[in-house]
Amino acid sequence: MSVRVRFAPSPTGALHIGGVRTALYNYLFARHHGGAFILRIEDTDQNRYVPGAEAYIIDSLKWTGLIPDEGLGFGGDYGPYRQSDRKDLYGQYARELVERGHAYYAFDTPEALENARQNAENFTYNFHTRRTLQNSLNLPATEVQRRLAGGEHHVIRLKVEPGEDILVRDLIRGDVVFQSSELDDKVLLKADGMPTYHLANIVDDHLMRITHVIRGEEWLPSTAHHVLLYRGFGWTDTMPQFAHLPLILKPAGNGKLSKRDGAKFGIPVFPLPWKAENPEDSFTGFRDTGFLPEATINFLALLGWHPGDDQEIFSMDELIRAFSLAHIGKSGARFDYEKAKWFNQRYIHAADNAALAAHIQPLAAARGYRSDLPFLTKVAALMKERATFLPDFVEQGSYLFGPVQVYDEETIRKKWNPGFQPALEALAGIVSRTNPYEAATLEEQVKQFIQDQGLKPGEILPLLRLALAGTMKGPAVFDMAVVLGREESARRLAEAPDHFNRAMAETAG
RNA sequence: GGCCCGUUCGUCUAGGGGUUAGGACGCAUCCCUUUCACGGAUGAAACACGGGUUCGAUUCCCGUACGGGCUACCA
Repeated sequence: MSVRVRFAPSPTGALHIGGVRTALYNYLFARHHGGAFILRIEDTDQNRYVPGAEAYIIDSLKWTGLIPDEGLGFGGDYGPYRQSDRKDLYGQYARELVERGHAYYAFDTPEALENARQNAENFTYNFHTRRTLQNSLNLPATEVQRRLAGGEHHVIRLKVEPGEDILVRDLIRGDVVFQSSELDDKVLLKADGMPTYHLANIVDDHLMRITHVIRGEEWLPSTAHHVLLYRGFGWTDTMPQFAHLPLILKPAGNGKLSKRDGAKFGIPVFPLPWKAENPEDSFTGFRDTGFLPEATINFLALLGWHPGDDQEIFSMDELIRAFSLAHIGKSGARFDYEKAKWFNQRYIHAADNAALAAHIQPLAAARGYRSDLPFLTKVAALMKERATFLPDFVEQGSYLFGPVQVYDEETIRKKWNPGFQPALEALAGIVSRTNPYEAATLEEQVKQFIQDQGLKPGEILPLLRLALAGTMKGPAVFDMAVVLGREESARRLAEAPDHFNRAMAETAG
């Protein structure tokens, strides 16, 4: 039987990075085994539905390259892949379970249950308490029929028999045993006719022929109920295998990573930006922060999984080849943003200059900067060794796109002296004259000049850099001068003394 | 509270009855470089605790502590 796995997010808002990792592991598992990766939208809670969330999920998968073989927006033979579009199906199955004696109708109102919770500490709807509640197990059959026919408020609950051990075989955690007496009679079909997660999940996994359920650890406790459902339906022979992933924890403090942690720690916890009417509900993502999708994937892959050796940089193909559920850890993994940055830096360094230029183009254009690819390719080559994020190219390299905005005052104070004015003017002359206009020849000429004048490199080179860039941080000066171009470089050198003098005057005053 | 899962450097992790407990991020120092980075080298840094089992436990078992998840007509 060929492997079929699904990623089944709920469209309740932006998909956070933990969800992306779950999708990634499902994707890698499917690809590794030559199976299918399916996207299913679990929108059974009408109250929590958020418009735009579905599109966000799909866009996120596309950005990260986790393209489903089947699913909402991707076609496939097992649709529809949105649970609200399958609503009628679940009612039938729920009623079938009632007929089979594994579920029952319950007429208790939310208020009545709320009341029961108030009166009894730790109230649960189970084999014990259900005897005193309003359900088809207690009410006379005629009464049940009457209420049903009258369209009275009701749900369908799973009938959990007490006194059984329920074994969950987990591919990551091993065997986990639950006592059925501890389990509650979960609602399967809600009063609005929609299924709960538990029912919809089992029905769809069965109908979609899912072979492996790879999901977050938060689902482990309810897996016992799911096993009971497979039994109730008589589907145990095709029950998927389970693998519960360790959670991603907050960068600091306690608890699992949550949506709010992005703002709290000043880091992205979403793949893409999410804009909501309320600014507090809007988030930045990895993409707009300037992460490359490949770096994001690589980072996420290693958050909870390891290859078994010391390799850390993985292409998607390499991940697919190396991936195995056996190498997924059991304990929660703390979100390490420093490591994420390191991955991005590595990927930017290794990236092709033309490819980087394409990434930089929209950023340059947005600032009104020159944004032709040949030029941006040169900028990429010049700057990529010190970029961590994509916007670094236009932010740290702003002087490559236009006039120097700010000259570093401290360097002016330390290095500038009006006596160097003739030297800078001479440098402008060298820049205008040097042929060919290349870094190596330029360097040779400038150093020759410094030597001929009896100056020290440490006196002149910093001024050269400052004149061209305004800052002491940056790429090799002569390479920079070449990218700036002969005319622009000469102009900056010629005008620099004025800027320096003015800055000196201002600090003095 | 109950149920379930987990616990190796600050972080991600390898390892597994006898190891100098390995790698990576971050940090520190040095080298390279008259910038900032990259790169290279070096260093500090861990088996939660207590009992067993064993010749020997970080590794196996049991407790404790701590952390996490679940406990909805949410997923």
